[in-house]
Amino acid sequence: MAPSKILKTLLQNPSSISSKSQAKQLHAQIIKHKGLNPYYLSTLLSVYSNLNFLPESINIFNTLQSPPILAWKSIIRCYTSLGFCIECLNCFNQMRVSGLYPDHNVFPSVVKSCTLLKNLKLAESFHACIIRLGLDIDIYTGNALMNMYSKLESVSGDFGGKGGHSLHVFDKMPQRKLNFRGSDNLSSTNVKDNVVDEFDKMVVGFHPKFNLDVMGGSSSEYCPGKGRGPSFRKSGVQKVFEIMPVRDLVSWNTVISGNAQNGMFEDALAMLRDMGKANLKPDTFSLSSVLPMFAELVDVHRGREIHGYAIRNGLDTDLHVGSGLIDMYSKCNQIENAYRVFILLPFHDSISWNSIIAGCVQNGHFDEGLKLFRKMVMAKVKPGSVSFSSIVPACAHLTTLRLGKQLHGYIMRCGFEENVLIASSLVDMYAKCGYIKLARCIFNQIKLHDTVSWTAMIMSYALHGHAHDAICLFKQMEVEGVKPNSVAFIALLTACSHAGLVDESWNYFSSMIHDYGLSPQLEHYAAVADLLGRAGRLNEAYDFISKMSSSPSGSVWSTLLSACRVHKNVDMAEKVAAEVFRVDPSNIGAYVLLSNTYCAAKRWKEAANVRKTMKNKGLLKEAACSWIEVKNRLHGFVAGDKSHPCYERINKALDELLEKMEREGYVPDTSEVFHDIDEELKKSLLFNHSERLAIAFGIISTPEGATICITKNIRVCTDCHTAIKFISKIVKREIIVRDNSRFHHFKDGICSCGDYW
DNA sequence: ATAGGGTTAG
Repeated sequence: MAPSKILKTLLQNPSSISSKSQAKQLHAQIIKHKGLNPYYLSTLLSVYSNLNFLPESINIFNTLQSPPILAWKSIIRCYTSLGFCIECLNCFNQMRVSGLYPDHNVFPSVVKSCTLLKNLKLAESFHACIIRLGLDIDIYTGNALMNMYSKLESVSGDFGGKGGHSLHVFDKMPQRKLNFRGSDNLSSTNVKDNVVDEFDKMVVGFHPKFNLDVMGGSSSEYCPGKGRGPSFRKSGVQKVFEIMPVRDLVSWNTVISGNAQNGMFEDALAMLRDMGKANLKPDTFSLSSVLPMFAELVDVHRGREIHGYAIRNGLDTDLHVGSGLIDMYSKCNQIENAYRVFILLPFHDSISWNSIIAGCVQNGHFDEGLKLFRKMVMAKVKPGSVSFSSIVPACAHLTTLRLGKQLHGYIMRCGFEENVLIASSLVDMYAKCGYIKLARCIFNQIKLHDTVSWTAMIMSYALHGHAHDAICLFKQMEVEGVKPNSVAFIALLTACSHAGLVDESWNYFSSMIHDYGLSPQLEHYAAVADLLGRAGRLNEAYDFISKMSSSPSGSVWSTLLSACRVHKNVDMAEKVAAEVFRVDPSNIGAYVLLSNTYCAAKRWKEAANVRKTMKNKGLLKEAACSWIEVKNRLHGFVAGDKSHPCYERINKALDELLEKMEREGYVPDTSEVFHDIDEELKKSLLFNHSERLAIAFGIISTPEGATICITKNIRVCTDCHTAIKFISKIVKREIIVRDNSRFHHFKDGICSCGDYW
């Protein structure tokens, strides 16, 4: 074929060009054979812009003396699809300046730019313009408009009324003088003003398509006041949908997704069902729009129905549907099914990786989450901000500072430090690993705090017993106008509880209900009951729990049971234990607490009976263990554990410590050792507690600095609490222990939480 | 022109 013929064929079918090099060849051929012919060049421009090659597109555009409409449309589309919204709108203005009228190809891009800019008012003005031009019957434009309303109307919370009526806005548009010159560096407000100006020109009615018939019938529905009953309250989405003469799959999907994202779940489902009536079949878009609803509703039953439909129609291997399914199963606590979906996907993109990683972490499979995170990195899928905010909590739960720090470094290298979600998870991670000061540093670097980041920091202080700091921070949050949610109150009440601030706790509890209209959850009751219990006000605590609006769970009663043990009140303990077993007959912790309370009162027989009941029921307490990180290695211990390679040295160190401690006045408190055995043996049992082994190892293997020991399934006992105070004084260093409820900072013989309680 | 993943919780 002759070059000119090839050129002709290509130009007649521009979409056949799919690569940059092909486009460049075409470019060369055009210049060679056609020179700077604007018709051929704008066709080439449309090729470049469809491939999203912006610099090339702009280059050609700048060579055109008076660009034809095709050139304008192409460049406007390209700007929008690359996210250059202001540039898109400026370009629209300049096109109007040049005297050209927008057609149905231009508005989808322009409307999308408004959507990305979250500028509802501007978009409404465009809608008005679209109606005036009679372009609201165009399916692409209509779909873009519906998408815009579904994303923006819910943000302003304005359905119908003043925001949702394009003609209302349109009629009120100010009459301004035209001013389009120098519009290259417009801020978004200027763009808006100029576009509004632009419409004024159109309203005047020069356009050949300006037609009163189009204005009649269909658009009268938009007029406020003239609205007939319910139509007045319709959302912009619904109104556009009803007016569109032809609706395709995209139109339906847009409305379904809009409904789903705006919490109108039943409407979304009704539309999914009604698609058949319009001879349309749900596709991957429809399914991935509805799956998040079942995740939120924790409705695995209906979620599975969607999965079944996907499988029958071969849509289950689609990445969007797959990620939706993974998330749905994860949120329904079916991580195994989520994982099955994940491995059946033909390949994985960053979102499907993130879905399964977040799923693991949210279901408590922290190691698995970390493993998958590594696999994702090995698979050369770059972790994004979502990956990090999903995986950092795994380090927080595992209290593995080493991994947490590695991730923090990775986060900094990726430039995600500014992300509030990630920063909040880092605050939490450092605090849970014992580094409250580092947590505060991260918190201070956050530019704009939200409820979650405030709460993470408040909870950090609460965890470390710094009640004053926690309360100050809470007040500061209120001053800065960030509204506390119920989690923030859990953090605040926890802080009060750890500092014994009974009255403050009461005040905040009632303030939460009366000033903030939040209804108390089990956790709020638990925090207040815990405080009353620790303060020895056991009867008040009992009444408080009994009068709860929702029925108390086993864990709420358990906090009180634990207080009974501390205050050695057997009668109350029996009463409370009965309540626990009524709602939760296999609550292992409650059996142990009850037995320990009997021991403390030296009622060995009853204690043994409780142990026997546990044994008969097949309930086994998980072994308590402690671990300590030394030179980036974890060392774990269980009570009396001799397997550690340094056991001999540890034991020797403990013996030496005990000697010095007794010289300083330490008297072992053996009341919580449940066996009815020899006192000497009790002492040695006490001294083999896992946290002491860990602490001793930390002391002998590092020359200085804080020794941080983390425990699991332990609440540091009365004797340990006393013992560690002595140890901290003798070795002259800070010792930090985290048990099941909080951090204890020991220094110079003093614990930050005060005496044991 | 339409779709999927994230932070704080005794």
